[in-house]
Amino acid sequence: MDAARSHRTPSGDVANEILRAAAALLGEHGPEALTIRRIASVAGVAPMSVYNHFGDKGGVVEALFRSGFTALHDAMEAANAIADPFVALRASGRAYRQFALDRPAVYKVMFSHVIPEFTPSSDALMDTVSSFSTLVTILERCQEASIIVGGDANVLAQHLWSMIHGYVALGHAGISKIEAAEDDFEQFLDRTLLGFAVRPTS
Amino acid sequence: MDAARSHRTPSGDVANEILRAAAALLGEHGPEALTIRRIASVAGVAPMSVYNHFGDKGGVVEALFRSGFTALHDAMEAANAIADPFVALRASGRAYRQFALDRPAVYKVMFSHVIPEFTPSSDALMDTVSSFSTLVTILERCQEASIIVGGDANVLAQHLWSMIHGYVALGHAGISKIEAAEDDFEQFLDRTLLGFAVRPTS
DNA sequence: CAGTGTAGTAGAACGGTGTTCTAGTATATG
DNA sequence: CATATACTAGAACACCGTTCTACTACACTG
Repeated sequence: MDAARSHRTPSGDVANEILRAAAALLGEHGPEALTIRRIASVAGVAPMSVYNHFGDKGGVVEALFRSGFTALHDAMEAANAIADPFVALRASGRAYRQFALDRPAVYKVMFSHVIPEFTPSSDALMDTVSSFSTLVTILERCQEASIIVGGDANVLAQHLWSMIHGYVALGHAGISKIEAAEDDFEQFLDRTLLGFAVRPTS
Repeated sequence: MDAARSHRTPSGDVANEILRAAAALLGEHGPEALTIRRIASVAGVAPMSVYNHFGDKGGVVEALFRSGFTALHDAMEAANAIADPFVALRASGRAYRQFALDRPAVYKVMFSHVIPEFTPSSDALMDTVSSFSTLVTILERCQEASIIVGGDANVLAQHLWSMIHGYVALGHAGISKIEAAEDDFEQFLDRTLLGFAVRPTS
């Protein structure tokens, strides 16, 4: 057997190995590390396999983008599963931020365009809707419980999302001007909810 | 005279021509357009001149970054010059957003890390402080006028900045889930200020 | 004004990138 | 078992950031 061809990844594993390698590279070394050759090398496959499975580099990035939104949706759904609407609302804010803290690199791919040549497909953009819908649902639950009075839940969700995203994003950009207190995010959350004229149940 | 060397930019103009070209390319074609050869071509200079004047590509990007913060600071100072503190506060929010709308590409370089290989120097990061300080000043004026009661002006500024940035950034990312109403930003501003327990003077 | 130093220019080269293509070979499938 | 499919290696190309060399046009000084 030719030693130069001693390794060959089983067909069923190739795509997953590529994605696993890409996610690891992105998380550990940032977006610049996402080169075809490096992904292939870490995945232990031939560079051409990336094209065979994902079409081009953008296909890999899109898969990461979409998996990020899937995970974010799951986190929001877990918050929504909490019985008390107010607690669910706060939990959604925390879950959102926690996601961004746990996976900053993916978060930036999802929201901050850190891979400038990547443009999500319309299919991928559909994926972004699900986490948003969950937030709308949570806000509707708060409205039904009279925790929040009035307003279009979609508008409320967009505003709330903006606020939390802003907090997270500035933190990521290293443009915090002050040393954040231990409970700064909770204070921030208090302030945002105050802006929704929220009346807590507890 | 050798026709191939018929053009030579006067020494005093080279850096400015490079910066002008870079800003135009960034604004019109996005961060991927910022290549040394393309900048040089648009500027009408030799690629080596970019290195002579800016050290490397990052030097060009840093100059754009810093000029962005200078302009943002100017916009915030104009808002701060308004006599009524509450009006000044609202105006600062509008000015911030208007800046981002007018110059989205520069804004993204400043806040969204859209050029992944670029890391601002510590000098450049000092530039980011001035606009923030102006916002702190505006909030302190509101406190002095009892429009806002209590709280550390620095923390308030960080939170407010986060909120407005979030609104702007999600808009840039094209992740708005809803059709924004004509006055959506004003409503958003109302909501953020409500979160600061703001009592308007007018 | 002439001479010298400086800076702008053109071009080449190198390692790296994304992508496309070709040909060989090991699995996967029927 | 035979054939089709998919994985692999390698080459090539245009483009990128960067570095280097040599030439030439200004800019400055005496």
